[in-house]
Amino acid sequence: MSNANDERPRQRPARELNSLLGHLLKHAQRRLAELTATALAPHGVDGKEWAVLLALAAGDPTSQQRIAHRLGIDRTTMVSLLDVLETKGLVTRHPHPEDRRRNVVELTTGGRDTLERATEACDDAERRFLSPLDHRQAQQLGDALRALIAPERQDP
Amino acid sequence: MSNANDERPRQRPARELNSLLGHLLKHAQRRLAELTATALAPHGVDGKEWAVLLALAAGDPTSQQRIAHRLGIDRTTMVSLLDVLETKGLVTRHPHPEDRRRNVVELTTGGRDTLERATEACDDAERRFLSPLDHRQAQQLGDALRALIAPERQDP
DNA sequence: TATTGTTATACTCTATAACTATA
DNA sequence: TATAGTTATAGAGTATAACAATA
Repeated sequence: MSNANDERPRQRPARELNSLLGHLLKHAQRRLAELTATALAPHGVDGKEWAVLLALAAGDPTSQQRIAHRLGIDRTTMVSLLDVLETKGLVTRHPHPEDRRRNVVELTTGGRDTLERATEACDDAERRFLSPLDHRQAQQLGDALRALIAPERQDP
Repeated sequence: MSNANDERPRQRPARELNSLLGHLLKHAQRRLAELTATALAPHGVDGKEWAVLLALAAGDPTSQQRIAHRLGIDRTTMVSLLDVLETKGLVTRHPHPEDRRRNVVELTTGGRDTLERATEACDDAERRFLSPLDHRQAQQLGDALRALIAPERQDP
């Protein structure tokens, strides 16, 4: 066997930056974000605004703060996001009848329209992004990512 | 077949934000970045600095600009990055003997030491990050991400 | 006193433009 | 003139702190 351990790979220069998982995740995320941004642009919203519309459509209208928390963004950021969406006529804000500190945020008809079209555009971008993979691989990718981020849900 | 298209899913509120690929990628990337940052902290470097050290160890020492380009960052950002690394005594800058505009950037002994320890810490963080997956799933994840990123390499 | 929305402020990160020294 | 490094500056994005209204 002639001691193969004597010369260990002490130089180890061949560690390719391109193969590091962090690098792969970052660039994959960035690429999808670019495709999505391009797809959304014609509909007059960006990715974050679209996410807010989506969150509004998904849940019952509660307070700005809950929406912000659901999206993992600061409440002060939510204020300016909603300012923009309100200016664009996509959402409305009304004081909550039972607790006038809170704002009930709702989609307007235009907001619902924009959401539907923007969502289709995003779906399309996602499909193009995933086109190098077959259906089964894409499924496995989603499963793997879900498993990987599951642990962090326990902390907060 | 009884026209299943008549009542299309027009409400469609159940679209879960948490299942969107962009969301999954973003949070997976963020989680690994956090784990890596924590793992690197005791060694006195952050993720970007470590990436620079890695790039320096991997390639022959050319110019700052080539390293910057390889890492996909701006050359002005590279200047301040190297300033910090030089202050920490991890790299040295010398004018290139044949072209004195260029800087030859090299790892010091301490830089090589730090790189080795930091890389082990990163490997460990990556292992912990991937622990919800078995070996085959982790392999497939890497393969899928590489396939997804491949298209963008053709543009530049 | 605690909470919601808001505003003003500061901070981080990064890119742009301009300058120097070399070629 | 073109390029490598540097510097100063500006911009986007986001978080922190303070304030008013309400509970």
